[in-house]
Amino acid sequence: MTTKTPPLSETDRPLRADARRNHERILESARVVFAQAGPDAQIDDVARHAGVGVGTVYRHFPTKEALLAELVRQKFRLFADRARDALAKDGEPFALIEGLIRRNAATAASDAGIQYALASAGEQAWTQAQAEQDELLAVTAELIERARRAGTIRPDVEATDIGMLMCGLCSTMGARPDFDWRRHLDLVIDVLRAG
Amino acid sequence: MTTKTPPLSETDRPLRADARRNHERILESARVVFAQAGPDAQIDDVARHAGVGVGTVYRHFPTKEALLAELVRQKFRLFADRARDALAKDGEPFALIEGLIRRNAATAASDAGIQYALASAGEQAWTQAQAEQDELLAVTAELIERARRAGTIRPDVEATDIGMLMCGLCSTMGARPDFDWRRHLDLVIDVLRAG
DNA sequence: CACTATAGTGAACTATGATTCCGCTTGTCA
DNA sequence: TGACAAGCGGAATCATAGTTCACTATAGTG
Repeated sequence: MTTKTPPLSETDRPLRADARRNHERILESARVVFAQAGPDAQIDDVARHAGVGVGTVYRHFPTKEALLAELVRQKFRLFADRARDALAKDGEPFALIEGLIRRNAATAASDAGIQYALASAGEQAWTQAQAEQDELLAVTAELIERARRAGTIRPDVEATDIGMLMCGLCSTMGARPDFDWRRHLDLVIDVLRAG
Repeated sequence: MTTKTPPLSETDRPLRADARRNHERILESARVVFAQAGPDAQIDDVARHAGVGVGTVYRHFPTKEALLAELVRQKFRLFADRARDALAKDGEPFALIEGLIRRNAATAASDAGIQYALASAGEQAWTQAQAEQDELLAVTAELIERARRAGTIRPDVEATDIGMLMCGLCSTMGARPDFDWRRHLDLVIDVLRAG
């Protein structure tokens, strides 16, 4: 979760130092608070956790949903970074994909509450991260292509299939903590494997 | 969705005719309204759709969540009924399971909004349907056992695996209508099949 | 037919939590 | 170091629904 947030675009004036610091801090707190409290997390909680006033949160993110959306964007960026790393490495292509997926699932599990919060937030939070999502899909497609040539992945798998399956896995994590997501993950990986 | 609702338990006095009629009508309206509007659906909407006052809805269901929970209970009962039917039929056991799953998925898709509403409602709605869920799991386990003996199902599949996968499928339907749930379903079925 | 227990009605009440706003503080820059 | 734009704080505001309740209507019964 080290991906840098680009400075508040708009007219793109450089943020004051304290503002930049707070921006980061708020995002980090949002991550923690939403992960822990899920949909019940309130902006006030995020503000308190970050040690700033609510007003400050609102200066940086116009709505709660925007804050959530930024969290999603960051996560997609992280996943895309990891996918690019995998693309750079060499090794058995399917194994790379599997490793990637397992790692991402573990990340998602560690803050399942965010997924849960997202579910309540409505789909706009997702669509606001469209670009990052597409980027991830593009990189994933390359990885798939490579595995397909190696013949180690189920030949008809598309990048969106993986997205869909992971989406199912993650929302289940959030909504039903009683389920064993590792088992679910194993099943997902098996369906992707050739043969 | 023809499963009968048992009369309001408590001291179990027989409901007045109009009350019974309204109970049914409210449930039916709730199904329609939640399916359409998802988490945005309000009790007032349900009441209006059913042609009754809000107070009447509250006479029958103490909270919004209780109403949602009853919807879930009904759905599980329906699925369990179907599973029992499948158990009674004879034919290739895995094919029976596949048919069942496909049918249930189609049902779920037809009111994906309910799944979505549920996601926002919190997990209590699920735990309130625990009994019905367990019943479904039990019948499913029998179907699986049969398929396992026939060697046509992936040998290590448990009933909860199917529940988990379907849960993932259904929540994805609700949260991401842009995804192709039929494809998702095909993948799920493939992972269950003996490989 | 009364009579009454049961049920229905919907305006009013509340709780919750997001968002605003304005006076105060603090980086930044000359 | 002073000026001031950028940023901050957090009490107050507002909106949205869920829920209640005092009153009215009506099945069911003798």
